[in-house]
Amino acid sequence: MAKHDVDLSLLFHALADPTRRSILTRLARGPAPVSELAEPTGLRLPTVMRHLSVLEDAGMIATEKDGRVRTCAMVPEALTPMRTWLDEQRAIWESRLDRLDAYVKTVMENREK
Amino acid sequence: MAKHDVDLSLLFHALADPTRRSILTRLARGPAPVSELAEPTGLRLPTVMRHLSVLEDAGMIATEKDGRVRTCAMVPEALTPMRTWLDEQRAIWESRLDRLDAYVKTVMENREK
DNA sequence: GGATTAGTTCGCAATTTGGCTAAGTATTTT
DNA sequence: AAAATACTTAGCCAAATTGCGAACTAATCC
Repeated sequence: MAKHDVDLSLLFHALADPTRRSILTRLARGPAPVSELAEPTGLRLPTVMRHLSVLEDAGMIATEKDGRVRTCAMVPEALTPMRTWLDEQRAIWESRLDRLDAYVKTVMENREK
Repeated sequence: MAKHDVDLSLLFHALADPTRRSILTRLARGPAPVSELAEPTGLRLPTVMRHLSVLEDAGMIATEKDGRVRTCAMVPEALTPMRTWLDEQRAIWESRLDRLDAYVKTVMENREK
């Protein structure tokens, strides 16, 4: 598969997990340290760390360590490749309907003769 | 996690695989039998069958068997929950920027006094 | 300087994924 | 009726995923 598909796989995979989606939703409201992200999940820190690195590898969040606190922030542009892909599928689907429409119209016109 | 998140997980998971994405793209152009979907992937039939059942479980395709041929078709509405989720994230993000904007504006106005 | 806090790394265990071959079943075709 | 077609099922395998506890590092607090 093409190289640009690789990040689509990473992106979609990252969102395939409810914990990661809820972390992202939290981060959409603003940056937060790791512990604060971990708290509502009910999961242990190492587990949350792993989820965060999945999100970071996908380019959906950026993190920075200041002292002993790592602050995580959402990268909002990261969502656009998925949105674009979804739009493309819909476009293909719609152009298919258009062609069907055109075909039906042709048939109807011929019938009128 | 909430029940309605379950299908989001299934949907995003289904799209996390390049083979499944290319199958969906093919189906966006119109229905096709299993073998025709398998051919461009270079994968064996049982493997493709599995991909198809992942897509079907996620509600992204519908299949019907006629004689010995199973025809697969895309379910275009299936993409909307993902699109909606992505839109919601953006909305949260944007309302955050709005609040920051408003804050900055307030500060600036006070400075002018 | 000792204790606490906030991550981080390591490695284990259960499950799921994504591929395969081999061996079915059910329909056409010849 | 036999052969070919189009799946379908079963089971195997290696790698990845998602959780954990234990042990470690690096700040910051008392």
